[in-house]
Amino acid sequence: MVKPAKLDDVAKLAGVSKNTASRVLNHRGYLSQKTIDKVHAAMAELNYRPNVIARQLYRQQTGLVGLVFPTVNNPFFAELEAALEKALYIHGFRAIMGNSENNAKKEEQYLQLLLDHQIDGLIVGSHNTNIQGYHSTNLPIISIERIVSNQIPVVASDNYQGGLLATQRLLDAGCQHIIHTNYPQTFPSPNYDRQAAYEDQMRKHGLTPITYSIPFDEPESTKLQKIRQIFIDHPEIDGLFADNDTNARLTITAAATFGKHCPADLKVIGYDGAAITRLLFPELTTIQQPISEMATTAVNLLIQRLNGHSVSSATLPVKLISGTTA
Amino acid sequence: MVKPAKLDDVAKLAGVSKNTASRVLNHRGYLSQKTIDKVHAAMAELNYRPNVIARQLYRQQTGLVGLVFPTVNNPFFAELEAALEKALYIHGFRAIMGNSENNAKKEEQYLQLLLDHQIDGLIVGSHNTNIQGYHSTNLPIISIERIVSNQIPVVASDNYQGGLLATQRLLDAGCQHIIHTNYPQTFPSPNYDRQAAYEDQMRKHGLTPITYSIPFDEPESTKLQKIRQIFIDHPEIDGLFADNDTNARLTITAAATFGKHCPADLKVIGYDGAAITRLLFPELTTIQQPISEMATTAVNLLIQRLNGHSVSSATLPVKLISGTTA
DNA sequence: GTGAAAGCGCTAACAA
DNA sequence: TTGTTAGCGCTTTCAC
Repeated sequence: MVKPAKLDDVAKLAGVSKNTASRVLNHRGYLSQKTIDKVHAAMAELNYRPNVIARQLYRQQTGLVGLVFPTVNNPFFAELEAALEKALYIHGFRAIMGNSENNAKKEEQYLQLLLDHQIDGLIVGSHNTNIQGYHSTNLPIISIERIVSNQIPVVASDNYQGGLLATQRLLDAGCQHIIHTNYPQTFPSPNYDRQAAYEDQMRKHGLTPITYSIPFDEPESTKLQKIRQIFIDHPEIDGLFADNDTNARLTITAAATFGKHCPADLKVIGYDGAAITRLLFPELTTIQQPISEMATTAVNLLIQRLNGHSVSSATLPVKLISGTTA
Repeated sequence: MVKPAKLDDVAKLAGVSKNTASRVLNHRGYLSQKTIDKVHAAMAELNYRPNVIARQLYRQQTGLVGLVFPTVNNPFFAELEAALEKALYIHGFRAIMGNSENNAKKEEQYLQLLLDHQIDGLIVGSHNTNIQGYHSTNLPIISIERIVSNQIPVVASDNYQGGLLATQRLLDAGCQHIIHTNYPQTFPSPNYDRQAAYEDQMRKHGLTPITYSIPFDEPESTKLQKIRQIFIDHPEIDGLFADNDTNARLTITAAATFGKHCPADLKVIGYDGAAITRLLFPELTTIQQPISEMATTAVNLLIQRLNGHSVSSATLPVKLISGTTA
């Protein structure tokens, strides 16, 4: 177990001062070619790598960005976090994971931990509300599909347009009894625009909108049970607009247990359109969010904030993906 | 933009020395209750939070563990990384993402970056070979379903048993022309035991094993094309054992374009059995890896290594999940 | 062009 | 029981 070489070792081996070695390392100030070569040779010989922690302490920045999302184990968030990580990498930042599991306490703890780690910025998309930490810090934060406070810019897809496209698709297919699922509206979220569009569109056609609450963080079995309840309460249902693709999938499964088959008896449209979902369940008609654009936009906004610019929220367009379920 | 309080500020406000404040912070040494209270009061008033970077510099440890995997945007790796992150969190470690995208150069760069960040340990599951960095460091490393070097402990599921179960299932279903997909065997990997079991089992039944190479990191369209070639080369095919669930899915899609329908004309069995996959494609018969146990095992081994113990590799049991595709 | 010295925020010998 | 001091590895101002 050899201790890694430090700058002092390099300097000694090269026969210069620590300062000179540092300047070579950082291409700063006047240096003779001879000195540069000597130092480089010493670095190579000792296999020198700068200690980032020491540098961070001095510079007061870490090159670390925290990613606070419910979980990475979900097609939408996995694709999003992968894209965020990639975009951050390109800009020289590393991503620290913060899976809040939609637990407010865990999210608050996580936030503190990440702040303690002196992260340079934060990208959040967790669904909790009233997390104090976000307000008491002045760290650059960008949120994705979530309203944290009116100080924090939001990157969202065009949820209203998505809700409109989805509802219209079901109406065009001849559905008369369309039901919507969404999570409980206990806090403001861009997501609710999907529901607003659904309701507007239904009323415009003289139909009554009905929305069932399916909390995001429940086990699948509970979700399935709640979805089954829809069929018990409304046997006349002939269309369902789910607020995400997994709920759309569960709906199709639930429907089958009532002898209703998709798309013959029931049309179903989902939301998100992650690549994995489309691969595993290509039949699903869904509204696709521009996941990787959302990621690059969020990272770009964060970088601008880090550079001291003020930035505003961004809305990106969605697309309807035609499968056979609606 | 107020600068956060440092220990010195706390000490001054409490009217003690920096050292005393540090001792209160770390519950170290003898302290009078009065001093403790004074310091705590000052900390509370200043909203003091220790600077982890400074601490890291002194302690020479960061509480950071690097996760080097091909991508988090894949059901198996997403579930694995989420479980790893959770287990690490419980032990007080934070996870830094390193999505290598199965690019050896990127993996090597990532490794260096993570090492520069003075991570305490590394959990790797990327599929590249000959990454120098793993050999030249003496950082504790645990690998998952991958052989890095014989110094590095491997956590794997029982791949041979999985291959056996899968092949036997197809044989039991009456298949006579079973083909296997796997990625090219250009480097040693526990994964190949799946293939070995398939070949052994086929030969035992007097059948000829045939394996097609489907590299892991190609775009879906290329994979689909390669899988279609199987049907062109072997129209007699009546069973396929895929080395992962997405290839199983692609096989079913490809088969349909040849007028072969699963399971009537062709039985298909996959591998991995991630929760997301099962949710989105519940019909798939597959071999399920014990993903979360693999994660906790890997983390436990890493912690033991960090505590200076030597650890050995671990193999965990797999399970056949019955769907309707085989 | 290069070196000496101070300091980033924290911890831990050692002394008092 | 508490304070003084040095040092973790690096960067940078200032002097030469």
